[in-house]
Amino acid sequence: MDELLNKKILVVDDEPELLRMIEDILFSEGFYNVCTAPDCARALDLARSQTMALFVLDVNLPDGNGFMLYNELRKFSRAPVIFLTARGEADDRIRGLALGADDYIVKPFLAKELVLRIKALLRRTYASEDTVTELHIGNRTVDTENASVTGGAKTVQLTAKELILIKKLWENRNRIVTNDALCMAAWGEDYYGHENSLMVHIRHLREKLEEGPSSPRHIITAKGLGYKLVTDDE
Amino acid sequence: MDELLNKKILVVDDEPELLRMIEDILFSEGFYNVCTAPDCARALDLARSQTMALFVLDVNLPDGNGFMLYNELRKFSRAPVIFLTARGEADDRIRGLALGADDYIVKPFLAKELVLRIKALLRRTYASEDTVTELHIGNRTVDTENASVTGGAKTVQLTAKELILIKKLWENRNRIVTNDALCMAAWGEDYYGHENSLMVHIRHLREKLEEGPSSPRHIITAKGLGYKLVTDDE
DNA sequence: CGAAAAATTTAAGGTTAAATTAAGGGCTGA
DNA sequence: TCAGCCCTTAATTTAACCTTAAATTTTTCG
Repeated sequence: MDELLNKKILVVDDEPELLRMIEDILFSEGFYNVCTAPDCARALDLARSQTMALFVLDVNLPDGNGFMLYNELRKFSRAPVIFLTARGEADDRIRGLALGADDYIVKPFLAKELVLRIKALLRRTYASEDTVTELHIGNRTVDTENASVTGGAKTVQLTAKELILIKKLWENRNRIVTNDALCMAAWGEDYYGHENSLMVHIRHLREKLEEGPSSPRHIITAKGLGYKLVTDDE
Repeated sequence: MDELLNKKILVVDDEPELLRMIEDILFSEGFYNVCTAPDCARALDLARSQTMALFVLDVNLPDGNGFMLYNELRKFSRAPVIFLTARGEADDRIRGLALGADDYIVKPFLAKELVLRIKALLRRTYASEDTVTELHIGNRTVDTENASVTGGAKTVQLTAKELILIKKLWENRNRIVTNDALCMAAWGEDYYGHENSLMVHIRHLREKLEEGPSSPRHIITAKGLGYKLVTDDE
């Protein structure tokens, strides 16, 4: 639930007042990462520069329409879309959405209603992500339920700390995770003095996950920044 | 939320009482980095010497007007502006703002109202700034979450210092960033002696971002001033 | 045009963050 | 109580990154 609030939402509408209203409502609901754009061009710019989790698109836009924008967005993003449409405007393209991963809402709508739809759609789209128990990393598989690693010569067990760290890395796979964030995950707020310990655990993880622990291909260090988990699936 | 309070705000007005009042209110709201100036000249001085996050400009000023000042500020800052305007004074230039990134408020106004506008504008402007992950520069793309540059023959990694610098340049893209500002970003207040080092890092960035590092098309030097990042998007 | 200033460029050296290894202490379960 | 495992600590080594410096080129300005 909490996770959902941190998702990035992009709202595209040509009416500034509506835009601001939606933004304020979402903010008051706890969505702090809301971006807005008044037209297709700026929407695409924003969406390309940061990964959005959900789009809210007005069907009518000054430099095109919601469907054109939708098609452009789909070229690089799978995030679900909620269309804002005027009454009577609902054509087949819109009705077709009911079956898919997207949704629509007819203007004028109650603020509460939009929030509900957004929450529902986010949950539907991202709920299953949290419950993943098998982490595939290269040719190894980590089972988070019983803390085992298979795929190597022998199946090995992960310790408690190692499990926490690999989970944290997995949540942010293909992104650099700062040492601070890793320490925080393992020891809580007050982790001063455990930085060295972290390195040892990383070493152990490498011994259990990598072919060559000293020339890692999956747990990559970014000196001065942190570590990055590269999963290798394409 | 908290970070917004630490942003630097510059308030420009020729009435000392109003200036004091605004400063007090903002202080009591938790904005501890508020600067004030009574005229355009001093406003420009202040704004040039430290990076402001938001400007509050009276339309009427002794040595010019808010719009002239606005145009001058825009030469080196992309921070949003709130204009203070007298009733009936609201002309088209002001109304045009409703669509853009800026805002205005009609005098006399309630203190609470100004604070709300400031908070909303800061949120709108910086909520998305911090979360930008992909910087598109020419045909290369910098992913700030993994410190990588794609688009060249091979994907290359950026180092910690290089990442800080390219981010700082990006924040001020298409504007000159002074050497001082870049040094400040990379080494903090006390950067004396690192100017040469800065140049070497710039060189490395050029090697990673430019087709021809010795004839740069994106990281342009402004001799005697600093560097400018030209992004090439139209 | 010529000198001075500023910026570029290269490579080597130093510094510091991370890797590595091993040992000790504490908790847990038999 | 004791054995075994896990976590931490610490000392040493390694290597990536940052800085420095010196030579060279470019720009500015008298």
